[in-house]
Amino acid sequence: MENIDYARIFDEIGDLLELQGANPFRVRAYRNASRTIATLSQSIDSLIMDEDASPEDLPGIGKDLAAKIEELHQTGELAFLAELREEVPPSLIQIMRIPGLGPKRAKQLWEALDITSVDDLEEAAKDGRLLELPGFGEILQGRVLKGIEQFKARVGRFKLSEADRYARPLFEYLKQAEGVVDLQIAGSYRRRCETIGDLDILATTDGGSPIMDRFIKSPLVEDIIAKGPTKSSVRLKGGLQVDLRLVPEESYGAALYYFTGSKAHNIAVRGIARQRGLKVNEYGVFRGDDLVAGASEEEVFATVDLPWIPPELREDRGEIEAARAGMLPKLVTLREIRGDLQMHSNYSDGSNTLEELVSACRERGYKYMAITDHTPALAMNGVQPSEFKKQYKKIDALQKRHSDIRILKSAEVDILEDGRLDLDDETLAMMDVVVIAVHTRFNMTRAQMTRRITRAMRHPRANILAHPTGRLINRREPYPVDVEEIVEVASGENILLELNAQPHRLDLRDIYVQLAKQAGVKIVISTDAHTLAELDHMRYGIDQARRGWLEKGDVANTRTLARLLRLLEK
DNA sequence: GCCGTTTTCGGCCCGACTGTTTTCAGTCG
Repeated sequence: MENIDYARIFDEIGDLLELQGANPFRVRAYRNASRTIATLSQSIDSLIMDEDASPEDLPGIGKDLAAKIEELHQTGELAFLAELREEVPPSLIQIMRIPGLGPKRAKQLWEALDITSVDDLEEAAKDGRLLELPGFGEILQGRVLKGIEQFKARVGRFKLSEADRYARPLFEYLKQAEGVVDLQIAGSYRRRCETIGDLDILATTDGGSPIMDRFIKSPLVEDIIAKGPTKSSVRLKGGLQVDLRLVPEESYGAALYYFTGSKAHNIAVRGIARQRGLKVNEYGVFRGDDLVAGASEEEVFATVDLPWIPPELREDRGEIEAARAGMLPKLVTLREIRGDLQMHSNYSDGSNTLEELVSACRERGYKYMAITDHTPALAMNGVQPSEFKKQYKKIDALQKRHSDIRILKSAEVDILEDGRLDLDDETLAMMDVVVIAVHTRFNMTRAQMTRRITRAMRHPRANILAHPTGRLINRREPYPVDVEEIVEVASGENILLELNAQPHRLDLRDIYVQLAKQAGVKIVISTDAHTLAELDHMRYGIDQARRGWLEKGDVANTRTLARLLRLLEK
């Protein structure tokens, strides 16, 4: 079983218990465990096999949950979950996801009207039967119908790059409101998560500002969900929900901190505060009724003796302990990037000529770049060996004209089904750097896929493994592969792992980036650009790298050309 | 169900907004 399978099961148990009206803290225990497992870089299975370790060592997992993990590991099933499913229809979980409905109302709908599916619910709402229930009125019934519509459209979470398309213009529009003092987007957007559920915008004003009105009247707004004096919520055209909150200046730092999250991080810090007799909320840090901090985030952290922690790290994945020990990483920045090691020209499926790519990279101040066109196995757009020879001659000619940037000869060599590379050794030998990647035949077992990739990594010419898990955010799950073993082989064979900066890939994901770092494996952040504009995706790669705790030294393409080439030597 | 530099029991983060209600439960983040 994969970690995500354990996590889903614990999540489902949490949902079902909540529907039963169980102790909310018990519900939370399951959800915490789910999250811990889902964001663990080591696999639960290997933890169980390891004699010196046990799931019980994980935070939030005690005897009971460890036993359930063991049972799942042994049998692939869990008796407790089966019982719960008998007691509560699991399909109620979907109903609980409809905005406006939670566990209590879902249970009420089931018990009073025998509603167990979203389809049942839609029928009942259309017939006006929800009105029979205490606590339900016309408005709520309408909201449920609308929620069902959205549920069926399945917008899901927005990729960070998609959220940017709305966030930036909205931010500029709000900034122009009269009397605005501070304005900032908090939440997962500020933490630079790969996907965003909604946008949380915070503002302080000098009183009487019309910003709230301006907000709900924005031309981007489709629906107004709620409007109050300090908080309003809207849904934008395109589906993204945005909350705007007005906070007093003396609370701005506390509010920014609070709404940046993550929830897990906040809860952990609040726990520390509680031990010191402090209460932390979005208005500040309080001792009794006395405000002791709140104007800035630094102040808030200082009350619990912590330095300011970069938002990208605030996931309760060790950043609090690191901060306490003075061991926070000095996170890599975009300016430290010296080159881009994956891009496609019009030799394969890119839109641009070599000349255009070279001049675009020079404009960005890069000192090196690698042209990495596809190889023949990609029938649609692969480049034949004879064509690579021609391309490399052309690169030689271009190189003579540009002494300020090194154009590295390369290719994104396909890893064939059996783990061989899709080019002969003679062609590979002409390259300065060899990027390898899986593009087809995802339908393998975990063991097969791992063997396939690690075999390719052991090829003496291989340098960089591109998009190691093959996932496409919101579109395609990663293929099953043992990332721990990939990292181990990368370490042994001196292979660099790519963090693909395409906003829909961001592969490796943050926890695996961190795993690679811990193993001493260097990461390459590459845009995999197919157009000139996509060269600017580098910043999304940097975001993800920072979420994976990477420092300048962990990222291969922050090095000078000479040092990079030395790093690639076998 | 987890957890413990006051604890192995009794806590567990906390407030805004909504809708349907005459004082608040449910939802949400």
